[in-house]
Amino acid sequence: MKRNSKLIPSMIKDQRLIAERRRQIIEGAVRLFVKKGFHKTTTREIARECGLSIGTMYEYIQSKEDVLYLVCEDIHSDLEKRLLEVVIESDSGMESLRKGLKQLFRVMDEMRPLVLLIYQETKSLPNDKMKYVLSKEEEITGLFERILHKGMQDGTIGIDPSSIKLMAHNIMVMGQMWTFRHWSLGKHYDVQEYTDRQMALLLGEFTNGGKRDGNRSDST
Amino acid sequence: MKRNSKLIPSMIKDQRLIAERRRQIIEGAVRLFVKKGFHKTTTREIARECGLSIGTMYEYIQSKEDVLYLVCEDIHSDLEKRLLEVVIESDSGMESLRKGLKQLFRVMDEMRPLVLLIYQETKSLPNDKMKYVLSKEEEITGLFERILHKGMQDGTIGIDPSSIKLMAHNIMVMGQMWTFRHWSLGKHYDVQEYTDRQMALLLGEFTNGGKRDGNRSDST
Amino acid sequence: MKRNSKLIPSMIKDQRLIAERRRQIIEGAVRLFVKKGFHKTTTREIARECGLSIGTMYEYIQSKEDVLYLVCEDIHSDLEKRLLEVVIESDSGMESLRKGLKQLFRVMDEMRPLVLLIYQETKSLPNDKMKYVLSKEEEITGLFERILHKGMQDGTIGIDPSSIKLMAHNIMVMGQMWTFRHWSLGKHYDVQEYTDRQMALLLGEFTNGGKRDGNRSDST
Amino acid sequence: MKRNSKLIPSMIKDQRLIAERRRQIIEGAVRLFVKKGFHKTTTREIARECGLSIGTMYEYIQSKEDVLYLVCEDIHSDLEKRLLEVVIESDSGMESLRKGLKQLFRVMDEMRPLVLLIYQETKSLPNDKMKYVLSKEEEITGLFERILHKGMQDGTIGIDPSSIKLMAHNIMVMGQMWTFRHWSLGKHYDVQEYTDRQMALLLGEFTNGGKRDGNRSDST
DNA sequence: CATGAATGAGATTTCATTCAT
DNA sequence: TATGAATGAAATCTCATTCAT
Repeated sequence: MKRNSKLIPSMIKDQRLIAERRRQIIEGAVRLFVKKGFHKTTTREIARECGLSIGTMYEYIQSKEDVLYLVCEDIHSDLEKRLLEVVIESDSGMESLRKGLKQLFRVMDEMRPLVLLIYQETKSLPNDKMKYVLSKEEEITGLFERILHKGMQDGTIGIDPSSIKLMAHNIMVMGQMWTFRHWSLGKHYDVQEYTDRQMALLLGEFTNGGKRDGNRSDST
Repeated sequence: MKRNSKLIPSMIKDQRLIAERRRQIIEGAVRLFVKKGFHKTTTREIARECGLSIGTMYEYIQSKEDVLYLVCEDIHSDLEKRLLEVVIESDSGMESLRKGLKQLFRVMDEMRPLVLLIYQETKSLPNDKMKYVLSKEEEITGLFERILHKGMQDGTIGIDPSSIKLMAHNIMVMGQMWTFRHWSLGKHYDVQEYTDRQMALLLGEFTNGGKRDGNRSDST
Repeated sequence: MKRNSKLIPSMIKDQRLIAERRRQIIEGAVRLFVKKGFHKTTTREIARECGLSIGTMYEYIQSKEDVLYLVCEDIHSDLEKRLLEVVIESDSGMESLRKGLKQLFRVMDEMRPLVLLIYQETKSLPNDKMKYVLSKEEEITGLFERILHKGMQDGTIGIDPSSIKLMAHNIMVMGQMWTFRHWSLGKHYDVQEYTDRQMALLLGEFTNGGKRDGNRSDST
Repeated sequence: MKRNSKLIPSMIKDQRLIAERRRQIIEGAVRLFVKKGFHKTTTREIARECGLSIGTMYEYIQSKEDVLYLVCEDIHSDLEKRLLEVVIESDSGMESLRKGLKQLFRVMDEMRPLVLLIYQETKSLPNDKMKYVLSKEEEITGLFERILHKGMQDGTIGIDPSSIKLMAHNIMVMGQMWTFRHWSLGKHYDVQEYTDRQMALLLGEFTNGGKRDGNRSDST
């Protein structure tokens, strides 16, 4: 789980200390990144905010971009952990989906500024780090893929197998859009309404069919 | 239409010249922003790319952020124009929606890098400019709101009035996600498939009801 | 001759200005490098010393190492120019050698701190630049090779062809050692004595033979 | 012999330990200095290379420059020791010179990177340490002075007493130039050739006279 | 109107050295 | 004695913006 200790080298030997200090760094940096964005935050500000000297901070990272990576990685991990919490093996596909969606919207709301952050700043990562973060994103999407697949197999969710990937993405995006469109959505809906409506839309789709051909659009 | 000539002051009197030079600036800047992002592009590079001296460029803008604003504004305008093209007064709501969606996905695909750009860099605008750009975004969303509303009234689209705003957002986001999730979606679907499936999903919703209460989720 | 304008790119277009400012930079930097050495001189000090702002200075160079390169290149050019001054086509080999040596020792003495500088700091250049400077050094050595060769052919200098290269190096080193061993030599000899004695040594060698085998050492 | 234990204070009492640890330090540092130069080597790297912690290393030195001093001092000592090995009291001056020169060129070749190192980095020493190192250098030069003097007295070497100092320097420099001009000399001569030719040059001078006036150059 | 040289505040990063454990 | 985490001064370099020509 703490594979990142390998991905970002440190001058420090004590692994426990690395974890502790990096936590400080993440927490300080998140506050600033949320407030001012990655580019407008200076390394000195980060150091001050997390209570380390600039020199000490650089013992635990190699570059400012590393801080962004740590932050993104941490938020993604948290997200994933909280989604996994509600998925129970013994549930049917539909039950899992229902719980997963509810949790998704709840988490997205609770972590709104954080999710918005990774949403906006992932692109500022250096290429290799960005790939890793995107793969994490895909992994979380994969969670919903598996739920949909289970539902398809146990007959509780009506969906064409070739649509599973897309629907998983749709679900994730519906979760995220609460963060990145909140400037507008927030004026008209609260979380509860937003959750109810989006769940109705998605679950409706899955109970009405999903394999129906009659409605297929001719978008030629 | 060229309201921006007011928003961004220029040292130059000749309005025609302003329009011409700003077009140059936009075109040069877009190429660079798409390739390297806003922050990693320098004003010098922009000037070189658009064939102006740095001094001349600054006669037509006031800051680097102005360039970003011009670019965002231009892309949004283009987007809006192309969407408006297919909306005909005499069409029914459903017909408009169908055409609008098709066009939305087509345009999003054709302008993929550009839409991705505004998507990622709007947040780098200074507050007042960002508000203006977001209002433009809302305006475009409003287009779909009007279509849905028309369909609701002429009975061709089944939707609860309180869901119109949300569904319009959903539509816009489904369009945009083709750009910002293309790194993953592009591996599994081409535009055609993507368009077909997303239209089926949306149109299905609108033909099946939208006012249905039985399916309402209890996300308490 | 000003090929270096290509080797070190500048942000400035006006070639005359580049030459002028780089001269300022060279002159300021030389003073500081001679006094404190390359590593202990900061870029800000160089800028101040040559009367430019740090920003302006960096318009004419790309890195601190570029300054060192400019300095080395300039000193070498000067050295070469002053040696070439005294070499006249119509002179015999021996006459050229005599004049060349006298000039070599005079120049080495006059440029003592500068020659010491390139002597000590060339190794701090990045690899490609260092190669260029060393090739310049070889070029100057080549001047003495040509003189020796001419003397060999016109019979005024007795030397084995296979020794020409080595003797040219010996000559150059005897010139340079006046700079890098001056801390000791200077306590016992003045330039005049130094010149006389070293010339006697070298010219003696060339008049006594150079092809002699009887004295060959058996260093096995 | 271990006079340096006085020049460089240590926190440690046990003299044997000091000697042992400093040997480690010297050996590690030499490898790095030869490869990367003094300035580009960090104290941390030195500590790692010699198997000490940075803290421990600093118990045996006071500054990074101390390490350079230890290294220079060690190389000079080695050099001197190996030259002294071949000088036998009972030999004539000329015999000593011959053996001394042969050994000089052999040692310079074998210790080439090390000699080059002291050659290039001595100037980076703080003033007092540099003086000490230079005095060591002068001491070694003195060895050849003594040999020349002996030869002059026993009639085996023809040399003017006022030239002895200079010739000793010439000898040393001819030895060193094999290291600092090897980038060029090495392309044309191997050690054997180099040794033979330089010895012929020097010994020729000493057998032909050295007191001759006829060849004296008029470098006025 | 056009040009591009000049500016300097400010950003990131390094690294010799110390000192509590 | 040994360790290695902590420190922060200082170094290099960038780049948006201005303004004299």
